[in-house]
Amino acid sequence: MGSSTDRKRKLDLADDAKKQNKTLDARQSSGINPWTGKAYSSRYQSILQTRLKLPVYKFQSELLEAVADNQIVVIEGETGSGKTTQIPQFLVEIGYATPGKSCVGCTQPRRVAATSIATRVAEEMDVTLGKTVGYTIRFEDISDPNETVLKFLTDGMLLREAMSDPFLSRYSCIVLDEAHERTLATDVLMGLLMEVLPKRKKGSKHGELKVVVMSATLDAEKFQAYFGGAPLMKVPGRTFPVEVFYTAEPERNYLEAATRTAIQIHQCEGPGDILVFLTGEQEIEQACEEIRLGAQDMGKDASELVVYPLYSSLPPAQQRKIFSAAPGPKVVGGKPGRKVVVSTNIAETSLTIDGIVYVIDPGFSKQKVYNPRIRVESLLVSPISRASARQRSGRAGRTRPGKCFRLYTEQSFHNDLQETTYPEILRSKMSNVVLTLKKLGIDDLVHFDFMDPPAPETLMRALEVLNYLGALDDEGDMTDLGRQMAELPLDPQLSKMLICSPDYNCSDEIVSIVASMSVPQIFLRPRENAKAADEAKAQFVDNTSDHITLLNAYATYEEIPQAERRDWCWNNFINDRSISSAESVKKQLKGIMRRLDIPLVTCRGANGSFDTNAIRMALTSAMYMQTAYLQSAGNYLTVKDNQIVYVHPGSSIDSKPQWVVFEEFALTSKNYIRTVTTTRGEWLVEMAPHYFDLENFPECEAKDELMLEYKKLARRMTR
DNA sequence: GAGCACTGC
Repeated sequence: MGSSTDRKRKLDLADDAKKQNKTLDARQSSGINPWTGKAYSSRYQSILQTRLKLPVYKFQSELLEAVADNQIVVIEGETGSGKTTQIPQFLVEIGYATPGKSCVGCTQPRRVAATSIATRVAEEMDVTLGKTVGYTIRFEDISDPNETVLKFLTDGMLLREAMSDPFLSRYSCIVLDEAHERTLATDVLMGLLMEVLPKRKKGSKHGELKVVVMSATLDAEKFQAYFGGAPLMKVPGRTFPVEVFYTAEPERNYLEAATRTAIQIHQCEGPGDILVFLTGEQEIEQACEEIRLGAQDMGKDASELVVYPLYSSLPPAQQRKIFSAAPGPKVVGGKPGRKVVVSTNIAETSLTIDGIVYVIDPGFSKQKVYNPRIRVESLLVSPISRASARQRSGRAGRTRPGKCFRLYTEQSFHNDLQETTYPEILRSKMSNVVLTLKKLGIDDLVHFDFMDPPAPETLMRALEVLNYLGALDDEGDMTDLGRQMAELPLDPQLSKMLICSPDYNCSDEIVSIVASMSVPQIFLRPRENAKAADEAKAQFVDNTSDHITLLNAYATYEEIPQAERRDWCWNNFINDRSISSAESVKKQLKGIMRRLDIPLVTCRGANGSFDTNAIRMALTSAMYMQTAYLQSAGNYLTVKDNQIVYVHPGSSIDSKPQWVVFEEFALTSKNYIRTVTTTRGEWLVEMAPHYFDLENFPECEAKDELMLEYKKLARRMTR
């Protein structure tokens, strides 16, 4: 086959695309909805008029031709272009999907986006949600394998589907939306697509797979290069101009500068709401307080200023307040009031607040960092990237022209900030990603085509951990245990813990613990009610284990009648959103356990109490890689990495046990270990004799104890 | 004796 033939075929396809495009218009004007066979509703016609005005419509034929000609197309679409709702529809309307056979999938990084976009698109297409158009997110599959032609799903969900369908055979076309966010799942999916696309060419077993990668920022060119020079199309957006101001000198205290700027805007600028970006809950509450005080100082004549905090752990009712309208003038004909929202990064991507005209950007956010040497992920306040700064300022121009005040110098913006934020894959542990890739059949991790390859040390660490856990054998091949672990939507350590828990007769308890650990903090401790919160928690405390403390709270919750749960949570300082999502997670995990034949057994005695030794053994069996031992100075030292750590003051553990295993490492004022369980030298030696080598152990009481245990173990084994 | 940005399966 000569290349001229190929080119001819491509041109034919492009012609087809054009022809079909015309029939599409004809079909729409015929007034019959091809998906339902019914006449279009008047609502459809009126929405269509709005849709046709979206900037992306001008690019419809160009886009469809590019997709017809290429397996991968990259689209750089600004906010307000309509790309997310319209492009998947274009693909479906031109015939890329056939009910019951193939569909177009569109990924989103967040669940709310997947569900709300699906709802909107179903409305635009005048079809029933869950039939022609559907969505799939964890815990919820609103799609129909026989009818759905357009499915919105979270990127993590598509990755999970790939585990049982490595060629993504049910899709004829995949749209990766918000690719610039570079979530862990998006990055893994892109690498996977690089492997799958050559096997899904035209005429292949599962038919041709088309991919459309959509990015909102300048790094679309990076995507283009990564995908072997795929065509890049730019779709303009529809937003209002935002004037950007910098400070003349660097600000020493960004918190103080931010509150001062907010007050100044209220005093001097025209009407419009203010959005302030800060890094965390504590900072935000403090800033809110100071802005309120500042507004009071302005006297009675000033117009009203209402201040709302916004961060994810805020109860939903309080989160919703940010959408309430700004207060009106105090007197008839007076100056209107103003709303200030002080927010974490949540307002940068996840939540959009209309009516924001002023943005205050101090230039920082909390970011996850991973240190492979000590195998610890932690949060660090760090400077944001230029891309992030642009995204933040864009929040001021959604409804009319706005202003953005950057609390750093223009020179700093250009010289000190990175162009883009490091993708998550460079800031995370890789153990779960590696397990997923192995499950997907990718054995050669070194040559796997990551857009940004993680550090070799990070991958080595992941392989090492998976080998210790028994998920990979010494050759790096997946074991049966590893295959089971990959089925569970958990960190490998937690998967291993769950799978092995029947050996300790406590899988019912471990599944509750694991579920409670995979949701946000269950115990609340508001600063103004700290004492009452501690007292409430005390009724659940097991002073040998934070994990068991969590279990006690969860198990009590399960027994509270549905109708009383909300009050019970409130009275006991329990985060009800968290604990009820723990219940959903537990339900999902139990379903998978059933499928994998992992028996559900309880260690609960007739009197209702748990066999806490059994639970602590099960915890130790999977967490021994995070062990610390007591030193005479009163601190703990981690095994292998020799990090000096302290048990977090919020821990249930009240004495100083010789040996502990811990869940996380928080680098704050000190190196704290959080969620800690007391363990025993004899368990460690028995469960992980390969891990605790005495050769490299510093002289300490703990070593003497280990020596003794080794001798006992040796005696048992020779007997 | 102190503090957990945000997602996702």
